[in-house]
Amino acid sequence: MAVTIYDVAKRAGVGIGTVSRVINESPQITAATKTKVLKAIKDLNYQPHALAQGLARKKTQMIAIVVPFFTGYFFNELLRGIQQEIFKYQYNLVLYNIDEGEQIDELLKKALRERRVDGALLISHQISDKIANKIKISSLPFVLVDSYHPSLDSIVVENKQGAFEATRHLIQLGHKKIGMIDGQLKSSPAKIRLEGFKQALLEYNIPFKKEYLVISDYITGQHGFNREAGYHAMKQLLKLAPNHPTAVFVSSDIQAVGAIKAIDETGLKIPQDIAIVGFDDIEIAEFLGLTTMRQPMLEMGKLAVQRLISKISNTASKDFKISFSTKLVIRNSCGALGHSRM
Amino acid sequence: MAVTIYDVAKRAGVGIGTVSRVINESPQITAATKTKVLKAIKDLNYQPHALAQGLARKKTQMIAIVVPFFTGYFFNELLRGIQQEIFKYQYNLVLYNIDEGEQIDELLKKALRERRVDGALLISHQISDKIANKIKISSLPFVLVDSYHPSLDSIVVENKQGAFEATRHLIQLGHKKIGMIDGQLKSSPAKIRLEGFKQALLEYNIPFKKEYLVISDYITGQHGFNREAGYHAMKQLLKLAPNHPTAVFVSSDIQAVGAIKAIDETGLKIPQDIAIVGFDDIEIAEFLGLTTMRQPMLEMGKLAVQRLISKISNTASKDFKISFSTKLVIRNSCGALGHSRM
DNA sequence: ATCAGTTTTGGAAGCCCTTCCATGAATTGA
DNA sequence: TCAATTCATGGAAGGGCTTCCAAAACTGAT
Repeated sequence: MAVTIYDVAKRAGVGIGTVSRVINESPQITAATKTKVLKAIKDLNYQPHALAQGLARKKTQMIAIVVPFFTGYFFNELLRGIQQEIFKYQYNLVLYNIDEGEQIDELLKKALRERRVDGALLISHQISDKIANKIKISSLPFVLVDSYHPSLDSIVVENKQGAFEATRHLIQLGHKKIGMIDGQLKSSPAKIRLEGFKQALLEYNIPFKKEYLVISDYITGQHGFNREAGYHAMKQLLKLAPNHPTAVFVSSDIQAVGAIKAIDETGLKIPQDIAIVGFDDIEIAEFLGLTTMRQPMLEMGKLAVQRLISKISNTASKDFKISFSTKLVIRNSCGALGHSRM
Repeated sequence: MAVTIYDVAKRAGVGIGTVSRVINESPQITAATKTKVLKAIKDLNYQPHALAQGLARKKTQMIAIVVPFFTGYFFNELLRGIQQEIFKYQYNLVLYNIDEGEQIDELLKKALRERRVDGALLISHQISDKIANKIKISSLPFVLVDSYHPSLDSIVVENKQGAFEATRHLIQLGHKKIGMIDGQLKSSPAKIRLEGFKQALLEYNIPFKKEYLVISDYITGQHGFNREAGYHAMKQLLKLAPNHPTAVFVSSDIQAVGAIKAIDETGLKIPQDIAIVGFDDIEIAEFLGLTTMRQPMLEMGKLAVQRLISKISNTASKDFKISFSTKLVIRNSCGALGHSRM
């Protein structure tokens, strides 16, 4: 049987309350008793039982991160930020993988009403009003990351503005036939980036052509944000030849990777024949010379943790909507640098 | 205050023991009472408190996954397998990020002696005898994935054989000047792949040249398994020109991505001037036409979870050493297919 | 030495479950 | 019909902690 607080108390010749106070660094403890207790703890190699502590304190020191898919490169970077920050606060991270918005319901029940975690970060999830309401009612600390709902804390990237700028960049390079490859619209960023795309066209008086928009969904599970989906989406655009777009805004770099391959295969040149702008600035974007919109993912992760923890400890300010802006990283794929090396 | 088992008992007009039995699907319960209790549970929207259950049952339904770094593409795929499997068993996954082997010590203390989790998966960690011993003593269920220790359960990939075959492939293509770019040797796969590399040279009577081995460590935190590190390592090899290797075995695809870039920049051609074989078969390997050793990561993840859970429930067989074999995926970068398209 | 005030300490109660044991009801057989 | 079983049920005990309250141990001034 493991050693408990009673064993420590007995060994140190004090009461359990005193031991507890030492553990929790209560100020009202004599230096002498503190030393005694500390020694006993070390002698017995005692470690408090997290569950028992959690039960008594009504705090688990755990937070949930709920992600729609794992393959995302976006998610990787975000996770790194979250992990770095969470470590500082001595919290533990529980990972949940949820694809459909409705499953959040189930999660609320399981992980949260079970009180397994003190709060949760919801990543890249489109939140319906119904779900938002349930979250509110649950009165559990929540922070949305990379998605938005008016009644919940959210940290987002300016997807609309980013998509707008990416598209505008292509327009300013002289393109008139501009396509877009997007992810499934149930993914919130996919939906919003489409809006930005459309707005740029509108503002520059370029008619939106339905056949120039391809929602990529070749395989399921990642909302179309993957390489194959991008590849097949681009194939579809290329079928429109000779009337295919001369420029394409792709809603994620990983899709762009597939799209580039598709273009490559038909013998067309990037950017001469087709210019590409992606979104995310994932690691290989630089390698590929892919022009893209960079998202400050690491920072978002850190901020999300800070906010969540301040909510958990009730020191949170009332409202919280943070919007990170994106930054256009110009490389070769858009043609702005001339036609070098692609 | 949340609703407890007492509230349910009162409402259903039964004792708490009965409610508990219903929750845990004990057989000895009348259909009638079961219905009553179930109704009360639904009426009150009752959800058992995970911590209280855990305390009473001495089981947390949580398992830890301990990874040395997050950026790894390898890890992504593995995580997917783990997640899929864990979901079936109704476990929750707690994520720990640990870089140095010695930190495992601390982890053992924190997460495990705190009994926050029922067991742990240790990913890609070099385990010293000392640590292995501590793990044994802790008597907590552990499974090593992608690393090996004689006294612990391990699931590995045949790194040595894989590296051997990758190198042999290059030898059989006629190369004599063969280099290797490896990760930090404190990473277990890095160390073992080096052995396989050396053995292949030995077997084919090619002397091992120290300057042809570069341990990549440009930035820390991922044991050299990243793009920049690969880039710089290759730069170093290229400095040996005109006596640079004509073929390089790179210990991970992501490093190979960097290496390819470095080669590209000097105007050399792959595979004509330098042939490359990687390791992992990450998503973009296909895109890049990178010849590589494929690892069955998803399967490893699933198997690891199965094994861990059977250990937790004491149904585990005595010993467990599984070795997955790798598979050479031939693409353009090695030159075996001729000199197309690179 | 005494008293009031202050600080430190011990331990019961409470957090919410599971499980075991005892109880009483139902069932069986003669 | 009654004793002997069997079986569902209630609830105390136990799991290991925190916290509150009361008691004990101080403090220093008289």
